[in-house]
Amino acid sequence: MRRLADAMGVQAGALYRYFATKQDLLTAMAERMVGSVADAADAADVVDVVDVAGPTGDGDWSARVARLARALRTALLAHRDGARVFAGTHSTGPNTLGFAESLVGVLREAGFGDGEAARALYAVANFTVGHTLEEQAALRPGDGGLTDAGALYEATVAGTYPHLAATLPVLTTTDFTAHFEFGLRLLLDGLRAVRR
Amino acid sequence: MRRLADAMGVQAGALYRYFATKQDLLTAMAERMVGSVADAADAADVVDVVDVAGPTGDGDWSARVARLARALRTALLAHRDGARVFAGTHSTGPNTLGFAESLVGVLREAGFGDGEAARALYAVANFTVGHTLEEQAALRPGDGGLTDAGALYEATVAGTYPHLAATLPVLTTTDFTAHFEFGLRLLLDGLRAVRR
DNA sequence: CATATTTAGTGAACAGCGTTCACGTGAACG
DNA sequence: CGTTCACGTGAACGCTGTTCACTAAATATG
Repeated sequence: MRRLADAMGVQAGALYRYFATKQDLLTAMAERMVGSVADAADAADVVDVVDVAGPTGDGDWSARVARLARALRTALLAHRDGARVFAGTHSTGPNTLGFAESLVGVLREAGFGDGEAARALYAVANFTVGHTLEEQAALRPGDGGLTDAGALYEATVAGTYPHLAATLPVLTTTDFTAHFEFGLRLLLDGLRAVRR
Repeated sequence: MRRLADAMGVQAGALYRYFATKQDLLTAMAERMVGSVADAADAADVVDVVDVAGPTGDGDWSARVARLARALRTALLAHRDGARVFAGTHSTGPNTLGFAESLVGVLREAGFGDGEAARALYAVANFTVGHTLEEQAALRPGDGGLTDAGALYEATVAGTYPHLAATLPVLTTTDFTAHFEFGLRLLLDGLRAVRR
């Protein structure tokens, strides 16, 4: 709080005229972070990512859900500790609600039931936030960046973990986008199976 | 730290003979929390939960993965702020690694490739932690318990969110187990599709 | 125009936090 | 017997979020 106040050329106590508590400030920050995420349902991807939906024919609802999830991750990644801030708050502002409305809307209009759509929202959001939390924690400086992979390596060779040893190259990859896309694909393929 | 020291009939500074930092203490707590989670791959569920795998024939690998995920969630739920503690640390102890080894092992032995198994581990773990984080945040006292649902309701009727309004009963359900099982099912169904 | 009132901010303080450190104390050991 | 060492004390350090009496400028009011 004092740091922020300094940056604004003001004293810490003055901030409390605008936010009753630090939590409220963080909630407002979270709400602002996801500002334009809801618009990602339509609007083609900047890069036309590999079509996670597989052979089309699902009315491309899965591509729209994928875009929403990617936009959320991107928004969180764009700010230091974005995922931690977002996960630690419960905004009910128009941006957060707009994102939810968007995702649920896409699914309902694709023929999913209300329960399925609502639960799919939670599944996608929780996975995305959980993933990005890990991603930003792994990339945090001070830990070293490769300290994490190094510690995992040492621990793996110390104990007897044959399967981890075999998959260690993949586990220590820094290509988090690939991990994210894999999980997202699982969820979307699972959703496809639900509708069948 | 002082509170813990008091509970041990000791002064705060004494704790630093055992843990160099509070983070280290939390990491040890996280490691301890997931103590017996790895054993959940085998060992039938206490209650034989609905077979999330659908018609069997996958060599029941999906049931084993489901058990691991459920055991992780249960372990986190068993402690106050369990998910937050677990998410904020990066243990490389035998319990955490044992869980990973178990899950990756089940998948590799079921015929999945190394990359798929590793990424599936991340997907399942991140979803589970993300979900439980939300679940424990929603159940935290002080917020009221129904304050969350209440705020969501008010915000929904205030703005214009037709899809959220329609799914509001499901969104505000306190049956988090159902939400968790739905997401888990999506992931497992998605994994089934990968192998095909 | 003069007066009342709201707004914006100050600066000092409070209680609590994680952490450090010089210093005792009693048991174990050669 | 003297040394070492594990264990713990108690006071302090710097930092945190938050409060509060008070001031000064801006705005509204008769």
